[in-house]
Amino acid sequence: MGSKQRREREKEVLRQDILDAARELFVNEGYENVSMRRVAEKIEYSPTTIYLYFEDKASLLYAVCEETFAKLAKRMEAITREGDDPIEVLRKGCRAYVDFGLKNPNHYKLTFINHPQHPRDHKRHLGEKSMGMKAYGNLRAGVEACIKAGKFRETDVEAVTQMMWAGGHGITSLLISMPDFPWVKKTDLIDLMIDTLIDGLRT
Amino acid sequence: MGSKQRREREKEVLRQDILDAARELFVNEGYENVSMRRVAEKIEYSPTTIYLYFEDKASLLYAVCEETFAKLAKRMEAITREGDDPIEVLRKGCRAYVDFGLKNPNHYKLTFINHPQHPRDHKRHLGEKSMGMKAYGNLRAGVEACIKAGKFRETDVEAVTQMMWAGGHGITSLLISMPDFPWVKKTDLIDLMIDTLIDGLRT
DNA sequence: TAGTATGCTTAACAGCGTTAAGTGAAAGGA
DNA sequence: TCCTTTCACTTAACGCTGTTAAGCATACTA
Repeated sequence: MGSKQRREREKEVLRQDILDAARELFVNEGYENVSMRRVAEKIEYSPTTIYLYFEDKASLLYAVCEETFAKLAKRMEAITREGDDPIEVLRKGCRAYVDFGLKNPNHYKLTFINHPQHPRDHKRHLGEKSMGMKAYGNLRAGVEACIKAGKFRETDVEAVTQMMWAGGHGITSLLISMPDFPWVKKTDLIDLMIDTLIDGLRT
Repeated sequence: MGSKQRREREKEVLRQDILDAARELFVNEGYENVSMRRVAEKIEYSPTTIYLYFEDKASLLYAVCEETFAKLAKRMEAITREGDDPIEVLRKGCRAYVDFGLKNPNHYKLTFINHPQHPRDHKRHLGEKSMGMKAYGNLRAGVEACIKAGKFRETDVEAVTQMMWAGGHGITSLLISMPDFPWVKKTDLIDLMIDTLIDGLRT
C-alpha cells in the first residue's frame, strides 16, 4: 500500500540527484560545455532518463538556478532584517549581491548573463514567485527605506531600484565575463560604484 | 601578370561577402542560432569554404564585431572631439554607448555579454589595438578631462572609468537580456544612472 | 497467476563545428 | 602548345549535440 509513496520518495531522490549532478557540472564547467549525456553519466543513468524528470536542458538549468538564488534571496533578506541605518543596509545588500555573483560566477552567468534563447524561458526567472524576483523585492525595500528615512531625495523608487541593480550587475557581469581585462582592485571598484551611486542619490 | 592581384581582389570580395552574410544572420537570429552551414548557404558556397577565410566560428564572430565596434569608437571619438564642457562630453559619451548597445543588441551581446568560451578569445576583444579598447580609451579621456577641469573630486582615473563603463554596461546588458522585465522608461533609467554617477563624483 | 502500469534503456534523428582528402580549372614554365 | 603545379573549392566524414519514439523488464493490481 505504502509502496506508491515509497516510489514517489525514490523519484524525488533521483530528481535531486540529477539536480546535484547538473549543478556541479554546470558550475565547474559552464552550462554550454556540459551535455545531457555527461550529466547522465555522472548519475549513472541513461541520458533519456533525465527527460523523465525535466522537460529539457533549459528547464534543468532553471531548476538549478532557482535553488541557488533561493540562497541569495535568503541572505539579502537577512541583511534587510538586521535593520541598521537604511543606507548601510542598502550598501550591504548591494555588496552581498555582487559578492554572490563573483562567488558563483557560473550560476550568475546562467541566470543573468546567458540570456535564455527560448522566448518562454525569459519569463520564468522573472515570474512573480521566482527567487530572482524575491531578491529584487528586497533591494526595492532597501531603496524605499532610504527614501522614507529622508536619506535620499524623493524619486521614483522603481527607477532607483533598477539603477542600483544595474550598477551591481554591471560590475558583476563585466568582472565575470572579462576576467582578462586589466581591472583595478575588485573591492575598490565595487565600493566606488556603490558609494558613488549612494552619494549621487543623497538629499 | 596582374592575375595574381586580380585573384587577391576576388578573395577579398568573397571574404567581405562572408562577413556581410554572417553579420546579417548573427544580428537577426543570434550567434548561437546560426550555423556555419547557414552562413555558407546564404553566400552559396560550401560550408568548408568559410574555413579558408576564417579560422573558426568564433573568429568570424570576432571579425563581425570588430567592424561594428569601429563604428562605436568613431562615434565616441567624434563626441570627445566636439569638446564642450567636459561633463557634458562624458554624459554624451555614456549615452552614446548605451544607445549603441540598444540599437545593436546582438552585436552588443556578441561582444560584451556572450563571454567567449575559448580562453584565447578572451584576449582578442581587449587587445591593445582592438576597437573595443579604443572606445574604452575615449571614455577614459572623458573622465580624465573632468578630473583635470576640477569638476570631479580627485580619484583614481582608471577606477572611475571602469565604474562608468560598468554603469553603462549594467543598464545596456540588463535591458537587452531581460526584455520582459517590467522596466521603467528606458531613457529615464539611462539618464538616472548617468546623472547619479556624475553627481556622486562631483567635487 | 495474468495483465497492466511504471521506470528506465536502446536506437535513432537531425543537426552542429570542424577536418582530411579529393576535384577541376586556371596559371606558369618549357 | 603541352605539361606541371598551384589554388579555390567541394565531398564525405568524424564525433559530438539535444531530443524523441519505441521497446523491455520489473513491480504492482486484480
